[in-house]
Amino acid sequence: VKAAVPTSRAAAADRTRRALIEAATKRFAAAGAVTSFDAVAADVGVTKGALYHHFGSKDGLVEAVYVEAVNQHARRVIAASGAGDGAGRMLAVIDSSARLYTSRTPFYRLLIALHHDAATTRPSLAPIARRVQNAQRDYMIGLVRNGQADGSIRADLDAEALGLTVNAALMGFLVQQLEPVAAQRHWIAKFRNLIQETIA
Amino acid sequence: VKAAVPTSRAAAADRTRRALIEAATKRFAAAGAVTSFDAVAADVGVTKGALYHHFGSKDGLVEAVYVEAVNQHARRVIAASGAGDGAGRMLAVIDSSARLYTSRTPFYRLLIALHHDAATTRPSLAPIARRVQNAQRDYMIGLVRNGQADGSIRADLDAEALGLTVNAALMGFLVQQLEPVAAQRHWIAKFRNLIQETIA
Amino acid sequence: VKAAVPTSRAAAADRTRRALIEAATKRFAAAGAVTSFDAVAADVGVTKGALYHHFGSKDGLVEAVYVEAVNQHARRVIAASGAGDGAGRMLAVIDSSARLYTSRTPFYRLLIALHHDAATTRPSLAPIARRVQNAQRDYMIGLVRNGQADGSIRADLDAEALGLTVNAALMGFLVQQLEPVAAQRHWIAKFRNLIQETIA
Amino acid sequence: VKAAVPTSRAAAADRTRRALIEAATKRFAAAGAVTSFDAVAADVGVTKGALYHHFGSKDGLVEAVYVEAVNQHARRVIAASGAGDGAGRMLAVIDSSARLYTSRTPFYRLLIALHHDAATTRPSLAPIARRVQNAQRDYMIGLVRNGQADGSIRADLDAEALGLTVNAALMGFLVQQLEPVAAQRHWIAKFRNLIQETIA
DNA sequence: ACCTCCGGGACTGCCCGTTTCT
DNA sequence: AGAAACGGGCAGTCCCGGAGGT
Repeated sequence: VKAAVPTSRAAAADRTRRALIEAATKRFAAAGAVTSFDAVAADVGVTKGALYHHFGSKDGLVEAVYVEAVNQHARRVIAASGAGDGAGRMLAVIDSSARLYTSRTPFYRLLIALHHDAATTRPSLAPIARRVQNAQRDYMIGLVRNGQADGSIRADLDAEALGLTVNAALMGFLVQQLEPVAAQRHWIAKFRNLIQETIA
Repeated sequence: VKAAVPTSRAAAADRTRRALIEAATKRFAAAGAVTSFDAVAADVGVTKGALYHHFGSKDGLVEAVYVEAVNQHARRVIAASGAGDGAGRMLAVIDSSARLYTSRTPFYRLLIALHHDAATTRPSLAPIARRVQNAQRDYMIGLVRNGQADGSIRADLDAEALGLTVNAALMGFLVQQLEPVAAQRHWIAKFRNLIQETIA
Repeated sequence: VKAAVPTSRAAAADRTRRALIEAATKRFAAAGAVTSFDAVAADVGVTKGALYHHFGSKDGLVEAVYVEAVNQHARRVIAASGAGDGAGRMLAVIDSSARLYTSRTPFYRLLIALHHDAATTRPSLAPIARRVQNAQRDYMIGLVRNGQADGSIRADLDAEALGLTVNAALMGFLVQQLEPVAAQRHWIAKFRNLIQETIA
Repeated sequence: VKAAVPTSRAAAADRTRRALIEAATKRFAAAGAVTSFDAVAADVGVTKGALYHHFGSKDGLVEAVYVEAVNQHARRVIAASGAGDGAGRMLAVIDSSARLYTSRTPFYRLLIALHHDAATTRPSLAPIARRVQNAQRDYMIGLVRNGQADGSIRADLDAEALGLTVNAALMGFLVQQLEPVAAQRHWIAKFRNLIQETIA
């Protein structure tokens, strides 16, 4: 009964906050976290006051951006590997990574930048970076174990070794963003085939 | 015949130049290329004028640092994989990478930073970054081909696929610098075993 | 008749107002009127809006703080010099000033800051500052006149000259807050003796 | 023989530095040390870079300004009280202070601001403030001692007490800058007479 | 009526990469 | 190669308003 107007003002603030993160994400992806505070605000059409109000400091904004980015990436990976046997799900992760990385959406530079920033200029990001690294690795190893349980992956392989190798290789391909899309795609396809043969 | 005293004049300048690159390398490795010009100069005991004199601009210094860094890394890799059959040389690369990456020498952050900077704030680095990526990949593929030629690597494997996979995985491990040294070392060892079994 | 419960409504607001002045007094005494608006509000546990609601602007708050401070100081001085002959009351003012100034209560910095601010950044304070200066001087001169009337102060002294000299010297000691307490106390004691001999 | 041209390079820098201090002195005297960095630079016709180059930080500039101000004031006082017997020199200090304080040159607000800032927002000034306080007091006490030695000041007075009282009273008059010039001058004249009678 | 939330502008100090003169 | 100065930019912070809860 009292549901029509909840749009009030708290929701507007949330829209602002969301828009700021989105704008900052684009800027960061394109130019790294050296992007200026006001540029982000200007993109959304507000002033620095809003940014400062919502995130407290530049570090706060950077953190929010990275947290949102890794969450979004995690959702995509999980969605892409939701169904099928273990082998199929692992290959699906590789395939979707190939598509996403080669889409040249600047978004994916963020995933590298996070680790780099955490190690150099913004130590406060270290916990976030470590958490996402561990989550990705464990997820991949889990897929291998599932595959061995359902028989789609050879049982004599070392699950941990295979999982972290696939994970590391994907990160390596992610770093090699400067090559033409075709080349990058070609490599990941080759990699995929090698893995497919290895686990069969 | 061309030996006497002329060493003084221009050689002092060369020592300064070398010292500047070294100091800049340390700074960049620790904090990324956002390091200030004067900080580098102060480390060496000269003023900004000297930097400007030798490198023309900040970009010039950054380029010089990265070129020197990739050359140095290349020399190390080649030295570590100089002798033996193809399989042995490839495994030697993996082993030496494990040692170097886990030495926590900040130097190795440079190798990641190069690709990141080239893709974002310093497009002038792109040719350098691309060149080193290609060189590393080709070197690894070459080792695989050698191994297949001398019989130390199974001939039915796709040489290109194996080479670029190993190369990508190593880059992926390089990115994961935030984990404890022991963990990182453990992973690379697992990876090494997996490769060793695969190529046998 | 006017007692029951209405205490709640408006009295809470008055408590807030009082608490804000008190908090602002502490902050101003410690760091001058450059103290931030929110810091004061945060000390009390409210937000800037409350300050704006009660005082209209920063100037309003500053004025309220200074008015309260000078009133409080006046009450103390009058209380300390309430009884006795003229000479005794004047010496009592000196003694109580010695105690208060050397208590290192930051409160007493406010009395200097008022004159400084009034002369520089906040002209609106000038009437307040002038009023308190005149009141202090006149009070001291009045004490001398009383002393001459009751025979405790030599009648041949120029009452105005003596009063304003004592007053000025006390302000001078107030300014010299940086010295160790012992030194400051020693000086005022010497000053007191000199006055005592002079008026006898 | 080689002395004609040294005006060129380094002297221009010194002129700039001097001009910056002068401009800052005016601004500080008028509005306290909250004056903006660029405003000072703009007054001289240079940019903030020059200020930063010469003083390193705002604190550096503030310090330089105060040091220069107290030195200048000391020179004036010493010059005004250079000749005559002890009593004459002390009265000359009072007279010259009367002239200077009532000249309404904003310069003299600096002398109060120094002590205030040192006690609140700029602790780094404390040593300077303490030093100048001690120097003034000791100078005045020294004049009294000289006067007693040459017979121009009654020998039975406590030299220390008289010196620090006169010194404190002068500071007190300095604080009371808000009153009309005529009143301030009248007070100091009364004070001067009282002292003159006391020491005779 | 009292107060909170959200945001607006406007500065300020600091710093940085560069150029010019010597 | 150093000393001096330039000019642009950035993060942080501050004092205020106005819309809206309670």
